[in-house]
Amino acid sequence: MRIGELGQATCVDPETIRYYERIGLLPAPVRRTNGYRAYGLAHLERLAFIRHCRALDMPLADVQRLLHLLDHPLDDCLDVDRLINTHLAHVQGRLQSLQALARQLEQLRGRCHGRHTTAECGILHELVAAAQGEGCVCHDGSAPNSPEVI
Amino acid sequence: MRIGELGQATCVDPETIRYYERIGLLPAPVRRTNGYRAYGLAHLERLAFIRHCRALDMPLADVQRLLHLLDHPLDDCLDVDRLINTHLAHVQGRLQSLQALARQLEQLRGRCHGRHTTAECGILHELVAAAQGEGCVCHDGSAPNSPEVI
DNA sequence: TAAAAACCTTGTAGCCACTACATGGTCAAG
DNA sequence: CTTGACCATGTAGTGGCTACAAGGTTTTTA
Repeated sequence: MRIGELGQATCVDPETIRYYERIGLLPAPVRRTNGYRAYGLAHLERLAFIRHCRALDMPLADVQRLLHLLDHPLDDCLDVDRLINTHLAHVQGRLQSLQALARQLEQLRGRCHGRHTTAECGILHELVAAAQGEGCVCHDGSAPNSPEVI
Repeated sequence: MRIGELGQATCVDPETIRYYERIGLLPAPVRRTNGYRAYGLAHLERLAFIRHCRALDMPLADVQRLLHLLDHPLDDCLDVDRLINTHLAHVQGRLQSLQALARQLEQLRGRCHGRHTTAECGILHELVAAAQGEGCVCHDGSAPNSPEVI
């Protein structure tokens, strides 16, 4: 398989495949005499695994660790469990911030009714007011830095 | 106000403040004789506005547009409405993918029971199987590229 | 047969929103 | 008078790609 064919089979841009090779995620394949990369089934499966993990929104570093564990079948699998749990906690946290975010944005929307100048715009007024009224979290003792929405 | 004081008052790292100035989001303040930046109340309010928008997860380009509209009170405020709506749609889309994601991860978790080798790990098996069984979306006609979780 | 197109190669730079570091100047307290 | 906290600038790194540029190869078309 050439890189383009592998890309088609997995829906991955060839540039991304080369990128995965560059950062050591996908092993470098053998080359044809003309220098083209020649992939086999093992590469296809590995790439599919990577993309599935990415579809689960895992960072490439985590994928790297899972691949390593796959390559060493005798290792302890406790790490897999931990990794998935950590990732799930991360996703759930992000979910919560996003929900709060959507609520705030919904409140904001509809404050601006039709055509008028920005000077009278309810949304802008609300944003400015909220920014001013906002106490800095790091000042009332809790967190050292503002809890950023990620 | 020096940059550190402004940073404390708004919970923003001084390096981030300099960054905002560099990309033209925060106007360059006057300088003291020693070269230190000297900020006033207007800067503080503008920075608070920026951070509030960022807390709503808006990209800086959107914040830039809102600031421009704030600076031009006679402009049409329809843009504000559109911007917020677009952003809300974006957030809601992301929320949906994240929810699907969390469900998948929850299914995955618990497939690995206790201590054994990775060769017998249910999670890893599941991941590999899912990756193999996964038809490529771009092959059954719908989207040109796989719908990425963002 | 020639030209055009589609593929491949490498390397580099850009995206976003910061963050970290290196190197050096300035200022207040002990 | 030294120590430490602050400030200045500029550069490089983060993640996960994406987009070139400049060239070589292969396939298709006229």
